Amino acid sequence: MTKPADKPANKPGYRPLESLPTTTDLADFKVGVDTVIFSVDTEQNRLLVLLVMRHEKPYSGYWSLPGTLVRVGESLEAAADRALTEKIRVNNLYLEQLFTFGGPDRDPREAEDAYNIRYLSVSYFALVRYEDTALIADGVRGIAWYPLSQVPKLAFDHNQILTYGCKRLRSKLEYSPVAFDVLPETFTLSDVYQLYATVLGEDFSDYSNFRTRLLKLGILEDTKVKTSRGAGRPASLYRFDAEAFQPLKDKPMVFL
Amino acid sequence: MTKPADKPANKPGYRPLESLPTTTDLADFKVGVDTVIFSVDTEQNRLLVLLVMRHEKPYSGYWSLPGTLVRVGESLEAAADRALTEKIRVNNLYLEQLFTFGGPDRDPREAEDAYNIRYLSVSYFALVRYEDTALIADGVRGIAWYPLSQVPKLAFDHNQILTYGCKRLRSKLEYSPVAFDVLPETFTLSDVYQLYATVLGEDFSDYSNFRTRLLKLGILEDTKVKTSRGAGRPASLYRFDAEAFQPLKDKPMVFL
DNA sequence: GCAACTTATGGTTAATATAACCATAAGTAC
DNA sequence: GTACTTATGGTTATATTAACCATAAGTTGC
Repeated sequence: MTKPADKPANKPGYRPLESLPTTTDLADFKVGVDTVIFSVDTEQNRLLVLLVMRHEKPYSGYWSLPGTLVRVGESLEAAADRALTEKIRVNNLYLEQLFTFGGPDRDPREAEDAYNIRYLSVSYFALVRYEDTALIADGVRGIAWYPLSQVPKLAFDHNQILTYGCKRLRSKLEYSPVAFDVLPETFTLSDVYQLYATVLGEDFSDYSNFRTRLLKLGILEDTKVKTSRGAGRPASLYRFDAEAFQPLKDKPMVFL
Repeated sequence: MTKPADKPANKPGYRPLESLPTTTDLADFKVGVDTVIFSVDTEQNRLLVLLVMRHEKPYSGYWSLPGTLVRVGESLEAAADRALTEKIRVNNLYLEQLFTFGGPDRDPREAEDAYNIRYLSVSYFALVRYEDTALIADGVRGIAWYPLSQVPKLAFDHNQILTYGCKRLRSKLEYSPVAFDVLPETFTLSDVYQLYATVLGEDFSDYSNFRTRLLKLGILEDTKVKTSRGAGRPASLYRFDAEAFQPLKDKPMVFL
């Protein structure tokens, strides 16, 4: 796997074991950040993931999670943010660390590299408002919102990372009010229910019971504005009341 | 901070910006794993963390979380396991990833290093049975179980990592049966209650109600053996029934 | 305009779970 | 034996949950 010919030989990293000084059998890493960005299209009622098309090796021609390699002096969060803002313009953003994948052989570049540099990926989990978000088309690379059900085979181990992201989305939805980070500024109670139903499965709760539980929490403000989307009785538009939520911050809340 | 004199100069990493090729402004990393290992002493009813004394720079003379740097060809989990089994001999082990700390300036070695190598730490969360565990005394380094309340100022950002570990311990205890990974093979219902009370706070639940809830789950097997520790009526010893728990695995369980 | 349909809203009710107790059993300490 | 200590097994009022149902207020088709 190693081809030490055309590159300087006095680098740290892998060498034949007999010549290994004790300190240099430590692995050398490049660190990448990859972000699972979720959003929801309330019009069409679809859960979306942001993917970017790769045009460079390895995995050229594959879709992948937006990511980048960490630069000198840059924090992990800053790198995640940079990779994100290169691709979308976003107002509201929820971002938290997901998982770190760092095993050997997770990146084909490791095998091709003469010095056995390893690639570790710190993955992040992000939620954005579909309506507040604009994709940055740079003409070169494809960027697209994919419905979660239609995501293809991705580059690297990104399908695995996405699976972790989905798990996290579910538990976050059950135990915290992140729903209001993905939903538009004002929304109907049905919108909230539809989001929960699509993520948690159809049979998670009766709509009527969900409504009463949600309203009893006292964290939604009724704007009194009525909306009428297609058929049916017009619904009230609600707004998330962050101040009313403050005292509930540490208490366990379950929407199931 | 950089002292490039006595080391080879053709390494990747930081160089003056003007001479930076675009690809080499990527940061170079060493990756460490640090593990927060919890245990509980049911005799004295104390929650314990395993700490090791450092005898090398940096932070020589400070207590720290057991950890090591990842070697060539080694997975993160394998490194965590190696660091652990060097210090304790353990039968039962619960291990999961905690958080990744990777910002610049988190390790003093970064500033002293001529090539600006950064140190990233993937932290792990572990639970072991105090009774099944033997500390490996190698004569050189100190290893000790510290009661959580008496943990001193640790090396690096390990106090911060420990804080993350405590949070994780609390949520794990509330939502999963990890308690039975720290408790001895057989235990009384009081033992379980004491563990929950010390981790979650005194006022988390009435003992009697806790008992009934716990028994109703049907995941504990009564060994019928009675124990008598000091005064009071002898208590039944119970055993965790892993098979009975299987069907409940994905269901939310709350002990609050 | 009117019947049929669709979605929103605001209930009811039985079953279940929770919180705050209390009574008694079965050992040890003196 | 009496006092104390811990374990065990209740009871009861209250709150929560799940499964419905009735009506309101719009749109659609004719």
